[in-house]
Amino acid sequence: MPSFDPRHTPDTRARILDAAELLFVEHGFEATTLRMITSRAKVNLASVNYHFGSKEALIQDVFRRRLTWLNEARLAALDELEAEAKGAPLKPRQIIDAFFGVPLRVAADTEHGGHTFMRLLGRTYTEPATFVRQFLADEYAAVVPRFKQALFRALPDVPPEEILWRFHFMLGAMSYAIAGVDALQLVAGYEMDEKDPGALARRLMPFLLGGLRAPLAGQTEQTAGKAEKKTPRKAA
Amino acid sequence: MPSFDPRHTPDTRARILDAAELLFVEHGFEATTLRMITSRAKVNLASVNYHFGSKEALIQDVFRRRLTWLNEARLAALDELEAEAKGAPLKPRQIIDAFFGVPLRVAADTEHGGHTFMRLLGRTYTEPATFVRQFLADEYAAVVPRFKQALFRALPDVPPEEILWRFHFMLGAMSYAIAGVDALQLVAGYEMDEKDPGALARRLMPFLLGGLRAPLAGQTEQTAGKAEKKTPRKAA
DNA sequence: ACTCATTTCAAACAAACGTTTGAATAATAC
DNA sequence: GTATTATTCAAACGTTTGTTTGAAATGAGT
Repeated sequence: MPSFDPRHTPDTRARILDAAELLFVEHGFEATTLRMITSRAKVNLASVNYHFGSKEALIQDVFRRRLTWLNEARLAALDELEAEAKGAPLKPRQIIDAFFGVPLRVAADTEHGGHTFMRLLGRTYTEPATFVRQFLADEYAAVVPRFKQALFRALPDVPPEEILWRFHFMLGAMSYAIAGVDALQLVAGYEMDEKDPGALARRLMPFLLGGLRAPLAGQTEQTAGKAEKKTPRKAA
Repeated sequence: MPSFDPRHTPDTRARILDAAELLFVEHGFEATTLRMITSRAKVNLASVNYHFGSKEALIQDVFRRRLTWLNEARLAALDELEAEAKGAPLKPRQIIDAFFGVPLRVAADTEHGGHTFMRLLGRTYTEPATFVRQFLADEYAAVVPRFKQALFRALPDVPPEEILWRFHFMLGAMSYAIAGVDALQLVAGYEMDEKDPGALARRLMPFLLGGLRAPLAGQTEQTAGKAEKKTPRKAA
């Protein structure tokens, strides 16, 4: 029986986690084999099953190691804001900063592997594997409702349903922002060298706030439905 | 030798493509086996290699079948807008509607499998498999530069680099919007039944435009050089 | 020193993967 | 009709996958 107290295991466990995290980003879960992981971590093949039990459990531990801390930091940031506000509703900008600012700062931390992990996390919202989705749902169950409530209070005139959708859109933008340069290259056509890690947050945050506070569809003008006359498909 | 003229093959080829598309959405590329595909399509296992040559080629054909038409529709919409404008710069919302409106309408088409494919496509921007990325890059090489240029002309005061990033963010938001309900459930905590397929576009479009036209970071911070200030913004 | 639990290691495991084969069948042309 | 080509099919191919095994090495306690 392996000891689950990290003090008892030297660095084999951490070496595996680090190597797995890196390879998952590069190749995805399924395409990353245990042999790739163990050879990169310079440990024996069997040690993965010895320390984690299975590949599936390893994947969950890779996430748990970072995600738990991340969500705690998010909640702490929100707690502090709400304490300062003394019962008054927060500003949207504060809420967004608490939720998205934390992972963005983690992503900017290229030293401790935070950047690597965030690219992995961004991809995972759309990961179809059920055990990953279930795990993510459990992990977010504690943090998302708090932010939902804060946003509802901050934007009392916007229908709650609409807020949830826009929160969803913001998650997508952040996901791409962090998954980042590789996918952007697909669009930009050339590699953007971003040396300043904080620049990403300064780019993304205004975008998120602009989207969140945009006028609703019925409010100003029609948004879709005019542009197609010659599209072969039926008009919506 | 297989015939590449679709008239010569009955429906085996199409059956495989349909089944593959559906299973790729559900389980991803790697987790979807040829045996799953062929058993769902009710064809023999060997027919995939017979008709497509390899699993990799099948994946590319699944994309090509839809993506070629999609990008042609995007370019056609842009062509029409530019013809109407007679040389004048387009409005941002026209450009956004041409690029994002087409896939949104395809996604709303649940009858012909468009919805299924769009969920697949959204995930694929962040797909790490190199042959998928290369294929996507080739497929977008014809359409993205046109839209880039149009946006540069429409927003002359915004640094081009910033436009590209925001375009990237918009892609992320759209990706999540379409991948949609499953991932949203993760956030909302409950299933949102969306009967009206056009509602998604009415939700997403204002968000995208709000993000695109948001004031730059120089407004509150001073670190990044403030390069623009003259365009009247509808901040809220 | 010995003991005992923990961890490493090389080797093998069954299962599943994409792919190939060669014969059987269907379709088309002459 | 026969000849020819295109497609289907069951079976097997060689690899690779995650996992298991049992013995060797390591470390701590007494």
